[in-house]
Amino acid sequence: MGRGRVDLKRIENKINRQVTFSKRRSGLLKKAREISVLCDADVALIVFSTKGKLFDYSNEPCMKRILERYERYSYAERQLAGDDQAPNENWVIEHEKLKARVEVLQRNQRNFMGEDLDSLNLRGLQSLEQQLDSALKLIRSRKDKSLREHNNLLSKKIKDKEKELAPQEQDGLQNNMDVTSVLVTQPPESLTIGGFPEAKCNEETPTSSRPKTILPPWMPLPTNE
Amino acid sequence: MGRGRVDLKRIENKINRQVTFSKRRSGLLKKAREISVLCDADVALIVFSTKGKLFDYSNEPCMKRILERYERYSYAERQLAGDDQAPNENWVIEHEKLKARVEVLQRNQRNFMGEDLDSLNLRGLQSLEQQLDSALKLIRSRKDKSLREHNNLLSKKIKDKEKELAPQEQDGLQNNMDVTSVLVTQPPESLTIGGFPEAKCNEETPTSSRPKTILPPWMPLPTNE
DNA sequence: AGCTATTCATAACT
DNA sequence: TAGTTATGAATAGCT
Repeated sequence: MGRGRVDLKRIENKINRQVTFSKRRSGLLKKAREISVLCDADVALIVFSTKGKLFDYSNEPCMKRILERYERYSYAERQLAGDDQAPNENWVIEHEKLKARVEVLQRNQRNFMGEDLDSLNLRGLQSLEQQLDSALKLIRSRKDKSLREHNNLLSKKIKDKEKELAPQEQDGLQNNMDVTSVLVTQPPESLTIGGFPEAKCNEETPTSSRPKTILPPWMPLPTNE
Repeated sequence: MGRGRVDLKRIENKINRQVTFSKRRSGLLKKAREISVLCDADVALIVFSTKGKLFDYSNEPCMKRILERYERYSYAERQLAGDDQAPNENWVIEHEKLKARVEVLQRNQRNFMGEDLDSLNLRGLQSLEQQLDSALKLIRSRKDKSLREHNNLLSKKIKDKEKELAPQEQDGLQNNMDVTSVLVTQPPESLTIGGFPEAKCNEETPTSSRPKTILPPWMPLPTNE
């Protein structure tokens, strides 16, 4: 890349080395981030500069977890290599991997719900905060979209009704329009949707990809208001 | 790269994800190798595929060394949980249960990170939003507390230094005061405002403080309590 | 696994 | 340290 090729050997010029380090480091971190997101992989990257400065990345809120997982994995591998076990015993490793994964995921989930924060250091907290913050933005915009769609659906129904009833009366129409406008003006940030016609919503969710799965367990629905 | 743009989001197609993972993994490992050689840096890279397969690189003869070095930089000690368990025959069942658990947890985690929202209906979105919102509040207040504690610690140390140095000079003091004020003025929310995919620089924050200084900024726990 | 068409990363330069 | 640009690399979509 850049102008001219580079042979794979230590850059002797100190300044150049520093500049290259800085650029390549950010590129490397970016790619680590990308593969973790694109391919749903868990990544831990640690880089020490010549001077001993530390840079790192991990997609989990806490680097420690990936390192632990790594330890467990190597441990399991060592077990296998040492014992030279039957092919069937691959299950042992498989099982260890899964258990490690579950542990990590469970802890993450607790953290995502704001629990068990003692297990995180300051950097972990910051990283977690950032992740939740951006997730929240995505979720809110999605919710907003969902509300809009639902609203459009309602409007459509109202128009249909209007056509049906036009020759006769218009009261029902006006009533429904009120409900609709409430939905429209619902700001995406609002936390509580008071007076929202929930039952109806569930039955009529517009783009519903719904009831195939049970409600995830992390969803302790706020007690019915 | 390649034909067409890619948005930074989990590749849903399983085959594509696998292929991309394989390609990008080798690219990532290559770049890790390159930076370590070109710039004389110590690098450790750990990647777990979705399926739990491990890939890693480190330029030191032993990954463990770098991880230990990282640990030294990091605040906590990791305990190697010795888990010897008797071989069981229920393993197949156990294994299936685990796999199911992992699947659920993974889906939840993706949702918590704002991904895969199509699988949620309006109610789910609202609930998730509330969940994250309250979690975020908890996390921020915890982070705030952590910062405060760390800051207090620093202030204390500075006062000690001040007593030590007062009769002689004040240079060191001034220096440390700078560091402190940075921490003090760090608003708890300032770190997280920004787009999602870019997630600019938080994860590459250099842990700039070298051994001579008191505590690295990301190290909330005083090692010497 | 290979093969391009493209987009990306970055070495040199400012 | 940061921005610009010419080039070589990486890789997405196909086969």
